[in-house]
Amino acid sequence: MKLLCLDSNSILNRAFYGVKLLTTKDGTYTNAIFGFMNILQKLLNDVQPDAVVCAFDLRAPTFRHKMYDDYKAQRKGMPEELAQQLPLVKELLTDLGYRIVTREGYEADDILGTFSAECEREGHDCFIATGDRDSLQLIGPHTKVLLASSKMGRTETIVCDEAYFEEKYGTTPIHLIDIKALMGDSSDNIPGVAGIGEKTALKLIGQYTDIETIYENLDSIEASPSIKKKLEAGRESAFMSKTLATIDRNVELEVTIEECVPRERDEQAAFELLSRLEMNSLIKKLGLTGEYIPVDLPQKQTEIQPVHYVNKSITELLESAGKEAALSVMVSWKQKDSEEIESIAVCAGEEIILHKPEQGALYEQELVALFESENPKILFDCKSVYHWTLHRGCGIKNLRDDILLSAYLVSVNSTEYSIEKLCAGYHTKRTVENAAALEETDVQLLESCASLLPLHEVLSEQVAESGQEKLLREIELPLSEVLASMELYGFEVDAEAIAEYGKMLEEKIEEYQNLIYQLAGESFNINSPKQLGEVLFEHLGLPAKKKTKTGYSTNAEVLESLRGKHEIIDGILEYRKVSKLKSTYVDGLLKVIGKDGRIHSHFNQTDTRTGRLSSTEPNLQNIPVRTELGSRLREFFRAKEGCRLVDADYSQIELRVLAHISNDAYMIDAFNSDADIHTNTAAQVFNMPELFVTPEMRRKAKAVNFGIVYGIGAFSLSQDIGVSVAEADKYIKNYLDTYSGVRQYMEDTVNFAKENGYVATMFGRRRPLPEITASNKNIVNFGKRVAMNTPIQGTAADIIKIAMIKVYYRLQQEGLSARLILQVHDELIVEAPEHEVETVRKLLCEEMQNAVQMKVVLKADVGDGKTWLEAK
DNA sequence: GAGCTCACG
DNA sequence: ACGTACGTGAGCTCC
Repeated sequence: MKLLCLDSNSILNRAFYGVKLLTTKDGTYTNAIFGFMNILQKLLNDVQPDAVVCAFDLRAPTFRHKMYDDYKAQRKGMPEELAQQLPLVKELLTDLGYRIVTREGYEADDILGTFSAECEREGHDCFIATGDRDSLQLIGPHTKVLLASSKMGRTETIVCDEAYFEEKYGTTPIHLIDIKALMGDSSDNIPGVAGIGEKTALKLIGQYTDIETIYENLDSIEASPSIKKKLEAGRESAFMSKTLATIDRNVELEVTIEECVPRERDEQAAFELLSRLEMNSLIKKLGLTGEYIPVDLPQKQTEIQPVHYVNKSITELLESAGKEAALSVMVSWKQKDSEEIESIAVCAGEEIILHKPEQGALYEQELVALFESENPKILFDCKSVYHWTLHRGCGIKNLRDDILLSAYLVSVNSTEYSIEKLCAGYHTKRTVENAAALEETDVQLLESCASLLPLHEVLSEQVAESGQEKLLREIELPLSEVLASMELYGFEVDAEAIAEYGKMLEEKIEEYQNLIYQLAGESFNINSPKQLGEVLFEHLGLPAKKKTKTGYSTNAEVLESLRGKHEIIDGILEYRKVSKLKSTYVDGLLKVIGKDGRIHSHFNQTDTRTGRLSSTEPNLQNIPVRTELGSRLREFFRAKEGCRLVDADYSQIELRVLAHISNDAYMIDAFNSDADIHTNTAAQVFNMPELFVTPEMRRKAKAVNFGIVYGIGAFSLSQDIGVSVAEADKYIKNYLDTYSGVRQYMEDTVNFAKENGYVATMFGRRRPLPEITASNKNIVNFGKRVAMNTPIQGTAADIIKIAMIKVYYRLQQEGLSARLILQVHDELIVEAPEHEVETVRKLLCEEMQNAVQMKVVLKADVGDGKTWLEAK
């Protein structure tokens, strides 16, 4: 008999992190279910089992686990998106006839261990499927472990049997627990013996088989005195680690192997569930048939009262509602980005109205009066409304909440914020009565509008609870108006000059293309990494350095290392540079120039995980600057007739933020005495007076500073600056020894993230970090780097947002016609009439430097010019 | 639509 | 032993 045992939690976890977040229309997450079923299908196919055990963890404070409460606490935090899918997977498995096995207080691997022990006794074949190497200890004559690994993006399973284990670890599977007892396992929080790594652990266990033997004969074993010393010091930890690592194989189970032979599946139930989960491909794959159930099943009725659609004008509604009543307003636009209103819904109290400008009846005056009324207002995407109001010289009075912005602050890890999904997630959908005669799209607009109020109630509470109320009211809401204004004004460009520059690039492209074809002895599509790889590494026989999932890597780093090996390499690098400039920038920018000769980029306020803005259509935040040829593009971004551009950028804002939040006395002092931070760092890292720091040393120190902000590792730093890993490691150690406050901060913030599941910026902006408790070490490491980086990057983002708001209002108050037109993370650009330039330079600098008070001074460098290139 | 590459802070 | 720095957006190829 063949038994397939699933470590369901482990596989589900792997599936969750391996498949991007998917949801159904109503917002149910399905990615882990999807991934899980794919893996299950493959396993069933490969193993062809007679019986299947789907084991799940089921924790409860029983004796065994009370001992390890601290150790378990860290693994509890399963992200909500995954937790929701757990019961659905169980339901699906049951419908498909499989047996779910759990036992209170035990984890899935204990159940698997018990079944495998039974198989060993009875002589059945046992296949254990898991993503966790821990289970390798269960391997035996009749037990194999199928290790699911995600290599190259696909899920592959490695079959691990005794021979495999022997080869890999040099001992028998049961002694995996002894190896772990010594080396520990950070992903499982098993401490092991301090100072003993894998090499030593394998050697010792290979020789003495288990830790009992080692400790009984500690004096006589073959090992250096330092290792013996470490072993002695870690005796207690070793035995505790062994207990922690040992899977229980004697769990009392109420299920026999025979009972795990799949029952006949419940076709209709499985069909219904899968169609509800919108997994039609899986229905097909499983060959399920059933009857479609009507979509509108009786919905769970909440206490939210419906609103009534009434036929009133806006003026009438405002009057009957009174000045105190909260209004929710929802606008739909004729086209995306146009500021022509298609229809508008306004809800006050129990009443809701709908207006369409084209059906008459709506006067602009009436709308202006609506937005400027005293009533508190709740909107969704107020930036788009600001486009309309700013264009007409008015604003939005008493803007209480923007559901889009609130949703972003509360769940910054989402990728999309639609009213439908938010309502589904919070059960805040509000229906509209008397609207049956209206068109479907109008009803939807009304329902969205009606739902803004209950959404506001839920979200404002969450915003407040998470300490982000001030962030919302004082930064994000006012910033929306600033961004709308920036988008409205746009940035003038010289279209003809860009086109001419494009022609020049075109010539170069052709030149390089011919050269490349000639050197290659064939023509091919240079833009295709696949074809390029074949030419370079197969036809020309150059050494391939790296591989990607799909073939040879041909990126700039690889090509750079091949320079000198073949003339074609220089040609390709040049070709790539020039064609990037042509297609992305010249062609890309020409496509989006408005009728007014200006480029109106979109500044997205809810796109990034850190609180930064993003810029699209076009992206004005990545216009070239690092190369001479590329930076010439900035000549074509210019001030309009009679104006100049004033450009100011923060000097080292992220490092200054780091100095502040880490409270590192040394770094604070360096900034406050106006030191050159990279030279200062170089002096520390290389341990010599600043006077002797060479430009090369400063360059390396600069890379260290950057690396620190990103949550550095020695390997990456060594790659970046071209030194050995040991050398890079030494730089980092020196750095952290000098800036000891920074080391403390890095530890503190990671611990904070582990305990709380999120990190926050100085202004309270939060980023949840489910990664920090993942079982995959790479994911955990990623989480740690994010924990270190996000407070820094995010605080810097908060600061420049504050500066933008201050600059915007100062320009207004002082009656200047200069306008803020662009932000590039640490840089602001204002277009100012010539006679205002001096005033604006001063104002910009002042507001940026005084945006917030910190333990270090903020510094902004300012310049002006006719073009962007000149101003910077 | 995913994957690769490369532009920016 | 394994993979390897944070945050973005856009164009191109190829399935």
